[in-house]
Order: sequence, then C-alpha cells, then structure tokens
Amino acid sequence: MGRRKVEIKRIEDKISRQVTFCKRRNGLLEKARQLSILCESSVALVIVSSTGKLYSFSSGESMAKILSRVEIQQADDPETSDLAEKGMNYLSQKELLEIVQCKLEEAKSDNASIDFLKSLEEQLKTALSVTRDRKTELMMDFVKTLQEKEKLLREENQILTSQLSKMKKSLKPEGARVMSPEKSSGKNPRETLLLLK
Amino acid sequence: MGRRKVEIKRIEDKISRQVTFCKRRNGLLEKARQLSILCESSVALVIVSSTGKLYSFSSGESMAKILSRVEIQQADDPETSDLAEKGMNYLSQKELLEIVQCKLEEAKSDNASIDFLKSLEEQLKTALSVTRDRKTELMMDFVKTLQEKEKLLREENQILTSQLSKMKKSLKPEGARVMSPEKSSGKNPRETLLLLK
DNA sequence: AACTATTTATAAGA
DNA sequence: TTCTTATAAATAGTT
Repeated sequence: MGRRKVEIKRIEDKISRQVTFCKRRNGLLEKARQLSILCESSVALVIVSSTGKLYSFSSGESMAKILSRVEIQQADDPETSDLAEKGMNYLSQKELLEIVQCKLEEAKSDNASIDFLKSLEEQLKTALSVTRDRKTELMMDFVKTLQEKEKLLREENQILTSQLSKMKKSLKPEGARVMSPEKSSGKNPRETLLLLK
Repeated sequence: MGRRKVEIKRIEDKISRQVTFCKRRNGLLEKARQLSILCESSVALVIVSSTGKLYSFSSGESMAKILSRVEIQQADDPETSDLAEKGMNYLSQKELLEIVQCKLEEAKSDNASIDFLKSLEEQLKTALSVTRDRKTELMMDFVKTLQEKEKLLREENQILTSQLSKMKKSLKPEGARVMSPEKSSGKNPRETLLLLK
C-alpha cells in the first residue's frame, strides 16, 4: 500500500528496513488492538526487532493467560516432525495437524487403508497423552510459583507482626492513649492465620 | 477500508462479528508474517476467538523462545493467578478433537474408510474424556487451595499494614521517642511486597 | 465465497 | 524523524 508494490522478502537496505519496521510494527499493533475490540477476542502479539527491542500488545486478560494456551499446544520439540520414525515425543498441534492431513491424504489413495488408519489412531492417542503430560508439567510449575508466593507472604506477615508487637511494647510504658490496634481493624489477623493452618 | 468507516468498538451483530473476525484475523496473521520477513524480526501472534478457537503465527525460532522474553519482562502478572481455573482446562485437548473432526469431515469424500474414521472419532473422544483423570482433578484442587491461602495471606497483610500505619499516626503526635519500626526489623516489608507483584 | 466501493496502510519522497 | 501523497492493500457492506 505504497507508491509501489513490494515483494515480501528481506529488505536489504538497513535504513529503509528500519523505517518499514517502525511503520508496519505500529500498524500491526493497532490492527491487533482493533481485532480484539471489534470481535471481543483475545489477542497477544509480540514483536522483537532485529536489534532486540521488544514490542507487545495483549488484549484484556493478560498476556500470560493467552500464552499459556499456546505453550500447551506448541508443547515442544520442533525437531520431532516424523512421528513414526522418531518415537513421537512432544508434538505441537501444528505438527499433528500436518501429520493428520498427510496420513489422510495417503489413506485416500490407498485401498488397504485400514492399517494406516489404525496407526494414525495410535499416534493420535499418543499425542493426546503427551499433551496431557505437558499440561501436568505446566501445572506443576504453576503450583511451584504459588508456593513461592505463599512463602514470601508468610515472611512478610512475620515481619509485620513483629513490627507491630515491638511498637506495642514501646507504647505501653507511655501509658498508651491510642486506641487498641486490634479493634481499629474489622478483622483479627490471628483468625485468618488459623484458617491457613 | 470498506464501504464505510467503522468505529472501533464491539460489533453487536453476531454474524457480522464472526465474519469480520475471520477477515481481520487472516489479515493480521498475514501482516505479522510480512513484518517478520521484510524486517527480519521475531513476531509471535496468538488470537483466540470468542468461541475459544485458537490461531497463531510465529516467525522462525519457535514461539516459546520469543515468549520467554516477554514472560521475563512481564514477570509475574497478578492476573496469572486464575490461570489454573480458566486457561489450563483441557483446552488443547478440545482443540485436538476439533482438528480431528475437521479432518474427518474432509475425509468423508473417501467412501471406503468412513466407518473406520467414525470409530476413530469415537475413540478419540473417549481418550479425551480419560484426560480428565484423577491426577488432574487433584492438582486443580490443590491449586485452588493454594490460591485461597494466597488470598487470605494478602488480606492479613493488608490488615497488618493498616494497623501499623495507624499506630504510626497515633504515635507521631506524641513526639515519638520510640525507635522507628522500619529500623527495628531487618527487612522492609515493602520490599517483599514488591517481590510478589 | 465473491464482489466492489471505500477506507486504511504505507512506500517513496520531501 | 515527521509529513505528505500517490498507490497498494484491506475490508465493510452487498450479492
């Protein structure tokens, strides 16, 4: 959409590559935003320039949420492209799709296609279980994160509690005229602590 | 770029929203591809339709690599907390089923294998239901428990913090002779709070 | 799924 | 970089 039509291939001139990057990057980000709003869909977009600069957009609910789905799907090793030969470890969905297409194509021209389809069935089952494993892995990671968060929060709680008790001690000798802190708040923190036991 | 200018806001009519989604999604994916080629940059794009269907593009070096950079930057988005509830729920398996169904649809032009493909479909469905296995259920429960704990701890922290600040306020007018609470503890709680963000 | 009137994006130039 | 402008491309509404 410019003065002339351009071929889609690497722009050799560094300057105009940079300029084009800037323009098209902005265009892409804007388009992503529009799509997410117009069609209330989740969109996550990440652009890394050749110099390593990072640009991103994500609609509403956080990039991480959207991306976790892809990570589950693209679960892994791009090398593993031939299921039958390489022992079907981790397969991305794209690869699975390609394999299914390919196999079905073969089956169409094959009279004795039953055996083929049987093996396809087995492969798909394996893919499913592998995906399941990947999901479990991700959940384990997530659990770890949560546990770390919990630990930090507990530490912080301890610190706050000790600060509080020190303040109380140093207040008492003065004949504390201030309102009791326990009553100044609607909840008693010790109660919530018990809930966590 | 159409018969008339459109406002960027949710398209109310379901049909035209769907149509627009399809058109713009393809446009966006193509633009992403072009940018990555023209300017030799890394681009990762994920689109999830309102019905949960997933579309993605990633240039060269695998999505995961590109995304890991963003995850480092956007480290621990608080939104990520309900990841377990929403994003991780059997989505990839559902997607796989859809793809297989789609392929089966195509394969119906092949008269010989229809029956077999039907049973394959059934078996895949069974495999999918098996996916909801006990381990996953248990993990989900565990995650929920952890998230509840986290919530309680956060609440407790808030209470403690507010108590502390109230005490400080009521101390100041007295011409506080006590040691500053901030210095009475080895750590500053605000620091740990930051770690949790 | 095509078509086409328009709008929008952008390549080149200033 | 930024703006301008001619032109290519995308797409909204229509069929």
